[in-house]
Amino acid sequence: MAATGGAGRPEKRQAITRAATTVFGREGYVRASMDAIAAEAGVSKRTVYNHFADKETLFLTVALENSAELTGKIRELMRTYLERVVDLRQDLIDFAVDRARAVLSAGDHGALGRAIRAEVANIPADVLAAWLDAGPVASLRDLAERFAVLADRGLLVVEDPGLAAEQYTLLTFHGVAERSFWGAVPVPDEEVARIAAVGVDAFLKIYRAPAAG
Amino acid sequence: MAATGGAGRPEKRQAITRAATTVFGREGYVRASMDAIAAEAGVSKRTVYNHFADKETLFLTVALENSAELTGKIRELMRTYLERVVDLRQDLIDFAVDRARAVLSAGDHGALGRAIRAEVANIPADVLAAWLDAGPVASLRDLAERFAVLADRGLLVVEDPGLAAEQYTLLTFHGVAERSFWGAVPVPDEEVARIAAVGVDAFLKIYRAPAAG
DNA sequence: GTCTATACAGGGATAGAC
DNA sequence: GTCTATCCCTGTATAGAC
Repeated sequence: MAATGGAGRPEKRQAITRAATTVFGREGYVRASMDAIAAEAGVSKRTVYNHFADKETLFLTVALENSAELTGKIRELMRTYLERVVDLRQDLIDFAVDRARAVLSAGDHGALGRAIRAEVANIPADVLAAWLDAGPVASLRDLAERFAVLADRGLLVVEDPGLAAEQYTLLTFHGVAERSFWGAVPVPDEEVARIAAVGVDAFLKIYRAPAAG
Repeated sequence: MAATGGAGRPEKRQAITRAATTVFGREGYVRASMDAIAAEAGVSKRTVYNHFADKETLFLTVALENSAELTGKIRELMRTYLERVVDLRQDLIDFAVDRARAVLSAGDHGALGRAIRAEVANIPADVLAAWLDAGPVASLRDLAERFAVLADRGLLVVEDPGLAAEQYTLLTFHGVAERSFWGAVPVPDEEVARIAAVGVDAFLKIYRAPAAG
């Protein structure tokens, strides 16, 4: 259960976590084998077990690291698109498109999220809570803060920023996530852009300030 | 691949499909064993293989049957709540709550949908398309028809009924689905009701006819 | 003739020993 | 870094029972 701390060379550890991300993302937890991960990392299987107690520990470790990394990437996208807003609608659309790409791009971070969702019944509750808190919930909090600022500037009318963040995410992101099965099936770029646009239009019907019409 | 047609007694076949629904839903495709399914059905493993060529055939068969059954159940809910609408907001909320319960109730139909989503990378494209068409997409079509009728009655202003159906589903259902990981983690009834209410309120801000205010 | 019960062959996995 | 003990699963085969 507990991560096997700092044994071994750090560069080997990183090679293993990178490989585990790839293999778990591609195969899912059950299908992935420790042999395949060792081979992908270019290390001996013994080295893998030297760094991580067992398969479950390795999976949960990379899941958490991955979740935090993806949250950081999305935070950067928010800084890019929602810090200095000039064209509200267009910036909200651009953010939605880039976020969908970041989360759902094949072979990347999203694949591991798919594996987590598939294994959720077999994950200890506290680990699942930690994953949520480092990932989706953290992004929701970040987005709520952005919306609160936009409301202060008079661009949006927002009573509950957390709710607005959730509904923005539902309208602009979850349709794509569902259609692509969280990145397992590719969705054309134009379709992502279309969904983002109609999603933002719906969102603005709920939350746009009348003055900013 | 092709379902092994009508060999054997029909009541045995039904026991097997019921057991397969339970076990696949609880364990997922990879973890579920044919032994466990045979035991759950109270039949010999040989009998399972007498009705279904292999594990994959059994899984895809019950997935499709299940999908169609759930679509029918949701269609009934629509008839109950969206046929004779008197209080639009309340009827939309009640439908959302009952649909969430029907799809996400633990141990029921939702579990198999979770298994499908987990295995989507290993499912043939045509079978996946058939599953979508008998399940989520069919419900979306049904709901779009209902919204078109409500628009004709002047209760909603809907340009694109399909889009309205999708956004209603996102706002009132996908938040619960995501939070419960498609039924794997229980969500309290009050939370489902709260999400349905705020989702419907947002939906009505987009689509409610001004006259019906 | 279909079902039950059981056993078994073949492959692959984990986890750890050498 | 290889090698192996042990276990589990799929799918088949071999018995007899209703």
